[in-house]
Amino acid sequence: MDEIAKALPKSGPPAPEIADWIRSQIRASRFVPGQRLVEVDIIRRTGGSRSKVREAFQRLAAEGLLEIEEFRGASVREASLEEVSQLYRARAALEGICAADFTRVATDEDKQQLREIAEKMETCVEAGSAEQFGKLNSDWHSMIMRVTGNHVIAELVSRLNTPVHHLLFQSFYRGNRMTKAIEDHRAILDAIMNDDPEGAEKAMRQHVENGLEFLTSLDKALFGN
Amino acid sequence: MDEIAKALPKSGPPAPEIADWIRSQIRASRFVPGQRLVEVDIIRRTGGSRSKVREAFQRLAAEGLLEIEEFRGASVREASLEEVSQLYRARAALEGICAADFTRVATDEDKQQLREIAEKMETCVEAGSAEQFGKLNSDWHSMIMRVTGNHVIAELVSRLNTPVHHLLFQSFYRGNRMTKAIEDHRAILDAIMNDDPEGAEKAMRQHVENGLEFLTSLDKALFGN
DNA sequence: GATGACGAAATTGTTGACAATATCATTGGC
DNA sequence: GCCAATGATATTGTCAACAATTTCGTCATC
Repeated sequence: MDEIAKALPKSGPPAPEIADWIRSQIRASRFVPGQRLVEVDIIRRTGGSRSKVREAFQRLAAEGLLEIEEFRGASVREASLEEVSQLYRARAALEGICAADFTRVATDEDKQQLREIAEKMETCVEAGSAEQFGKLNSDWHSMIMRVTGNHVIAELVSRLNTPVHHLLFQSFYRGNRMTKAIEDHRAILDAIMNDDPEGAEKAMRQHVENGLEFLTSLDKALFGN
Repeated sequence: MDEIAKALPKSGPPAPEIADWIRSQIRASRFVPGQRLVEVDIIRRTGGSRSKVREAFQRLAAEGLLEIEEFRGASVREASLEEVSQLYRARAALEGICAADFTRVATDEDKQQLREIAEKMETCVEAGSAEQFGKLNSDWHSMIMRVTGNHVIAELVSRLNTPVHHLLFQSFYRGNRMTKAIEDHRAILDAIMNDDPEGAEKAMRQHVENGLEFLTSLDKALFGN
């Protein structure tokens, strides 16, 4: 009679899970900048209680994803072009140093794997599948940071990327962003293969700056001047 | 009779203020790593309500300062030496790029002011006032980031520093950390004055790495191997 | 004296109700 | 028709009570 088989009451998802859900909605641009997040809505759609939703809001506000105003609640924060620019500068610094570190510590298998991802991305260009390209691109950058073993930087870069994640796909679809990214990756890989940490860092920084360039022109195309 | 003179009920401090207070307590090492933060305690000492305190906890957890366990509440997270090391690597990247940017955009007055702070720090060494030294050191680093205008990086570095803030004073008091820091600053300043962004970046990175070196030896001295 | 069961106290998790404020629709005046 | 005042609704802020869990002290047993 000890078949307790606990019913697992599981009243609802914990606050971090709710935060994850909201984050994913923002990344999928189902929640767009400026949009207000009404507590009751989130409660209905996640099953969480009010206090949990509010705590999730606080977490996301601390991450800079949401903005909380008194008596007006939470809304998706929109990053100005100026802020995006600063954000990319930070990414350039962080991913740059990771590229250098990768060059120093990566095994031959690591490097080979990195090259394989890059090659897959090239096929995406021909197929024109920006979706898949974006996924692989994310993998590519992630792998470099993962191999260096620096979780702090990986986490920072991930957070820095979230606010602009929804713009990336648009930038991949437009112009020759994908082609240019492929070129950049090849330059970075060349430096890595040549055991040239400083070259890899420089190339990675340039790559990130190029990404900002595209976002800027995208912004101009979308919002005039 | 319109002299309403509203009594300003002000039931209690809002959640962000409570978070600030806790952060300051941690920085002053009145709250030490591992210490549990009991909700009622914080309520008594800040005057905030329970929900506010809990929201503040969530914010600080998102910043990585606190750890929240189910039914065990919040406690001050302690960064492992490994994590501190990664954290310094991130700082080296971010502050390095800021040093380079500063060199490019700073006016002569900016540079002069930076030099003045450095000179004040030298007098602190002779006076042996580590307290003041720490304050000026913080000013010195902050100024570089402020002049570059990159608030994103400034915010990131500030957050990265909080978890180790309490260790800095100990490191300043010990050995020749202050003397070494002075040397580092001089090298950075030289590069800046010579309009050598890359040199400034390199020197700044070295400076940060040296800081980690001291923290590491400090850790060994405190906790054995 | 050490160990483990038991229960009381402390602490956190959860929910709901009420107050304060904002938002929106209606209405009346011009 | 346009605009401002008004009231109803929606939304957020705050708090208190209750439930679940951990923590700690007590005591019996060996």
